[in-house]
Amino acid sequence: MMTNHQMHSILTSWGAIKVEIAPEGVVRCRIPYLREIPKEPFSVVECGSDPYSCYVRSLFEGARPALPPVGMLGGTPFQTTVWKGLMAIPGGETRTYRELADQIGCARSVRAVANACGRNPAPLFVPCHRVIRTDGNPGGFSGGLAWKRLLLAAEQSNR
DNA sequence: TGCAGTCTCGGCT
DNA sequence: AGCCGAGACTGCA
Repeated sequence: MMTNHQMHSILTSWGAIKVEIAPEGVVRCRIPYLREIPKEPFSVVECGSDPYSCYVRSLFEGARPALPPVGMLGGTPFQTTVWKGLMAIPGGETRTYRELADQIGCARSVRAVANACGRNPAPLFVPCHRVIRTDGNPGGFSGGLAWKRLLLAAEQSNR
């Protein structure tokens, strides 16, 4: 089947972030997995000027850009519910896995909610990095914790 | 630390 | 269709 999807790539000192765009919006975002925090300080090396690339760059700058259009992400009904909940978290704010579970009406499903966060196909756009554990620890991130810490630090810095 | 409670998902039978 | 194990979790002992 023909994919009229468009690929955008944001080059950073930590690796290339790839964004896949369908006609309705972003459907996938790939972030290189980092086992630990790179010695190299993070920086954006090359970034397009389309709305999606700009959004990503802004995130790392600690800004709170409006979410660009998000397309069909697939997933089970439960996952869809969780991902919608994620997209409702404003930039610069965080929620605990529990708060997120409460908010979407699944108070007892905290563990399941966390799993759904981890399966989100478009991290950064579906801001799963804003969800942390109740005890203050960051929890997990599909691309490795280095990214989550970086993003949270950036968003915290500009308050 | 450890562990039970809780719920979803994917793989197997 | 049913069973089972494994989670980006929590709260309590």
